[in-house]
Amino acid sequence: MEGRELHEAIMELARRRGFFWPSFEMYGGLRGFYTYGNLGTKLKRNIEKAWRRFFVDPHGFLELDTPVLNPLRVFKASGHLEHFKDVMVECFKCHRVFRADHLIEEEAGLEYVEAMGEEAIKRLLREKGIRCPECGGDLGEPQEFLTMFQTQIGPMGGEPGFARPEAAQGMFLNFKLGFHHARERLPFALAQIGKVMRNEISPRRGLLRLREFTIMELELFFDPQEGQCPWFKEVSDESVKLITEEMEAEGFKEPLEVTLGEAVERGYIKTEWQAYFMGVSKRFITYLGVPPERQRFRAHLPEERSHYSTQTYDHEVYLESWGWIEVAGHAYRTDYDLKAHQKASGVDLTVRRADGSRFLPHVVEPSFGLDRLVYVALEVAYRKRDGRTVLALPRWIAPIQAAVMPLVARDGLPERAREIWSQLKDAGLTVEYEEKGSIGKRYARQDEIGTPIAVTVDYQTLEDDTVTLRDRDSWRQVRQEASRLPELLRSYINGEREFDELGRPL
RNA sequence: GCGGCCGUCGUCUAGCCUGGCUAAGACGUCAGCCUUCCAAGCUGAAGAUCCCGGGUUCGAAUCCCGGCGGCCGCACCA
Repeated sequence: MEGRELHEAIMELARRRGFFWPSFEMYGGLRGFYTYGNLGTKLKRNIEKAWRRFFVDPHGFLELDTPVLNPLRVFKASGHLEHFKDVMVECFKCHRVFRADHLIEEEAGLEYVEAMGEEAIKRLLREKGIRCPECGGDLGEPQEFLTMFQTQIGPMGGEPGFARPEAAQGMFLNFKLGFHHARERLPFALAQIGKVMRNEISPRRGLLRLREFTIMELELFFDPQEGQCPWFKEVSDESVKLITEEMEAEGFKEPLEVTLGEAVERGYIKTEWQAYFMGVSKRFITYLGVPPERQRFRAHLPEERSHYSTQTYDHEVYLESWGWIEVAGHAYRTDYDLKAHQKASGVDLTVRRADGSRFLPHVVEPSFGLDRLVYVALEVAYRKRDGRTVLALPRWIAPIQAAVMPLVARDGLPERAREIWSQLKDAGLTVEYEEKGSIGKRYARQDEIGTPIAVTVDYQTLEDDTVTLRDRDSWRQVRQEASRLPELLRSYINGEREFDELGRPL
């Protein structure tokens, strides 16, 4: 299965089995919002856990949870108010809508018009006498379109508030205290998993483009004079597929294959820190089930980059359904944000060096779209076998870790199976009990939601208290004593053991 | 926002062109029976404002208009 068909099959499965579905359906629906069901919530949580395991915990970084709603002052200072806004013009005649800055660039041969600001755009539009490029018609008054959601904080039209379009500002606003909590030593990082909102013009493709979504972001603060990353040697031999800014500019489609060490040496990646996180990023995405050959890093051209970034690499994954899609952005934000907030607030955010000099730390940011990762994990795991669907999710992210079932629902088998179910739950595993229908049907149901292990209680169990364990991917079975399951299954789910090590083959 | 396609139980579909019994089937769900390892079978049940609103008509899932929503393309995606 490929292309759109695959996407539809996954969306259907997601809805039918309770991973996710469009929100507000009972009121007619609204594009760009999705609701996660039981399995989706668990999958999402497991991906979050994996992210912490790769990005936060090994380095002792600090986590934050900051407000979604921010006052105007924050986004004025951060530059978002200026840059998350596009000036649009509509043609009177054919009613096509264009971005004014792009129109000026094309028609007047200018560059980086967006950066000139709103007034200049409006003026240029008049001065250059620009008309509709499609039909030659007159253009209407330029309209601003702000991609941030706006509201009022407090009663009676209090203070304008905006929903954050990224979690990063929370880390910058709390840099000072965060730095203190990190014992005032660089480098350190603040990380956050949280909801963000963007009023996208045209949300599409299910979870891939939402108006409200969850982002997993990390801001690494370091002294630009000491740009070395202490962990870099762990990934410097890791090879990555790179489309550098130069290659992008010249239209090369085939990525360069280099090690991260070489990429830094040759200047493709500006800092060791960024290269380090790209290496971790590759390992993290691989851990979610995406093979390395389906991953690449693509540099943004200057006009594609956000206002705060001096170098950005998108981490992209190849999907059968949609081609290359972005799952993470790796941005070198320099001291842009701290400088902006220091200037606007008057609060000194500089840090002292051993020699007494003061400076603003530089920032490298890996930023993941969690919802996209949920979809990617599902699509990459989607298999067909003998006409059945198997979700071959890596077992460490599977929403249900094991299913316990009696071979048949009688003769005391359900009772024993329920006991085992309880023991596994008590051991901290996410386990389902199922006795409905035939055993084959139950295996098929569990395959479809990606449950890696099925535990079956049969007549032999009543004699010697052993059960069969069945592997989702190979459908092979082994036999093991019920009392050893909590320990064995836990290590299996963690990846410390392989299926063959779980018992005697049958 | 423009253009093309589309919208029927939880899911997938039939019915629509050519208006007419109580909107049909399969899967799934529930109850019961059966069942000793890969979506078996039997009996019964529940489940649909046919996306919404308006119009035409004796009569609309079906025809017409408007809206909402979805998918794709264009544009946009920091």
